[in-house]
Amino acid sequence: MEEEKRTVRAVERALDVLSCFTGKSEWGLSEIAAQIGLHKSTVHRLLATLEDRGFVIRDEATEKYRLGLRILELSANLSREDDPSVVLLPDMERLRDEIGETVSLYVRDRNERVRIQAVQSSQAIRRVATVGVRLPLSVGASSKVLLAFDDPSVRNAAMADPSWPASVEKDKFIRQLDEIRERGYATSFEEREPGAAAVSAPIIGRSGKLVAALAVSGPSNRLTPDVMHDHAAAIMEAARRMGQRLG
Amino acid sequence: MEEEKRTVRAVERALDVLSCFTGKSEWGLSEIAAQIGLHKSTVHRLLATLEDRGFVIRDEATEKYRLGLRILELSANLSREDDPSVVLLPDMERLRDEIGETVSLYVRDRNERVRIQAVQSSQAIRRVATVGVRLPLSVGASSKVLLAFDDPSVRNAAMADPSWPASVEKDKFIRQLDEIRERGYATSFEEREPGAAAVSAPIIGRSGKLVAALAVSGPSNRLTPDVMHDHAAAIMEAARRMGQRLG
DNA sequence: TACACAGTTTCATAGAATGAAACGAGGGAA
DNA sequence: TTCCCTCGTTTCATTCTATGAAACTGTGTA
Repeated sequence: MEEEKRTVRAVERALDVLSCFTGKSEWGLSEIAAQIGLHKSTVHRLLATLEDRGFVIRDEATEKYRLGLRILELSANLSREDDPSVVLLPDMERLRDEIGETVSLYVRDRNERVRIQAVQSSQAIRRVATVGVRLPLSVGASSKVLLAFDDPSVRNAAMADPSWPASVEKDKFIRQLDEIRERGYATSFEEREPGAAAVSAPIIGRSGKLVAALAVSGPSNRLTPDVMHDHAAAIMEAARRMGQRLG
Repeated sequence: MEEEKRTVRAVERALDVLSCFTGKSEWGLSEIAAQIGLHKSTVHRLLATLEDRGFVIRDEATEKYRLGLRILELSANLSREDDPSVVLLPDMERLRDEIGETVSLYVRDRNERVRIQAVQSSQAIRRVATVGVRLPLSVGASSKVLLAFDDPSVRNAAMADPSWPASVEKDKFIRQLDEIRERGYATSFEEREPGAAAVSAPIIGRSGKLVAALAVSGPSNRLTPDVMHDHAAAIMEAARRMGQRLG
């Protein structure tokens, strides 16, 4: 209980204001105040500061706030030359062309996963994958890969998180992860999203540590369980090669 | 002098810390403190807050700080469906294929310009253009377009900015902008960067207001003044069509 | 062993961030 | 028109919070 905070409250609040802009791109001042539970005048000052530094701007037409271009500038400096999302892009495109479905790359960020790269299927009916989205670690093929092939402490922390859904029974889930680690890949069928399915395999770097999860996803009527198992070998092999490519 | 500040100091400082990560992606704590002119312990607290919210992370190997994936998440929500950088991408690719050089899209952000979209030339020797970079409004073809075709108050503000270089004489520059407005396009030859040249034309929306500058750039031995003038008509026409496409 | 340097923690104090309240400015509705 | 209702802005007294000096830890190096 005595969790000594070494953080700055005003900054925390400002970052919470910024984080509002994930999911909804246009916010009014009072709307944000209600969302975070702060007083209007506080939010007003925070937004003024964020605007001054170019992190948010006001849409001239609607008078509402949206993200500023400083975010774009920062995101340009997010990845280095040796970043998986850059290095592995050609391999992902090759796999997409081979299988014909959308290919994504996920990494774990605390108790969530983030899609750091995606190449879209060119098929008419396809899964559209946005780079940058955050998804829970409790469901989905690549979630299970990210938990199965990392240190056990990682999955323990994830399952201890308050966001962990009670519907996912922990002991059963752990057994599932054990199977996946043996088999070398994970699948999901209409698990997180109705009508969608995915196969995922671990990308393990030269040091032997898990780096990311490679996932192939598509509509569940094309990616039936049988089809997914047919693709599994190719996906695992691609993931293995990608791991070797990393420093 | 009595400029009443309506901003929050702690937040300003935190955002300045974040802004350090444009240009250099790895920083140590003391390094940042020296850069911004703050005490170590202050920066320590700010970084702890930024890290807590996922805006920065510590590189496990180097123990230094780098940007966190929350920035990626925010940048995913930066653009809407009607965003020029999304809507105009196909047109930009078409122009790139027609001319064979890198095509960029710039917008003005206060007294700077930002490259919000780019499609690369496939030629071996080419200009590589990073999306998100900030450049001065005082030099370069698209700078001149952004100032020539916007409200005169914009160019006045830009020239009054302390960052405006003394080497660019103001009255001469204004005359140059007048010529560009008549001609309909601007060029630059080894102006900002040695060995590089560019042609730029304004993208004007249906409302008649300047939205962005379209630029074609490449090595100055390929994009000679003559070649650039030959391309000008096609670029202006492409920009005109792109303007019509916007809401 | 001593030194230098990066990061962490503590703590008294100043002053900065806060939020209640009042204010101004549209925008509908009647 | 007039009357709300809501949104954003500004003010200001109060207190709690951010601050920075200093001490401390740890790691690498001369």
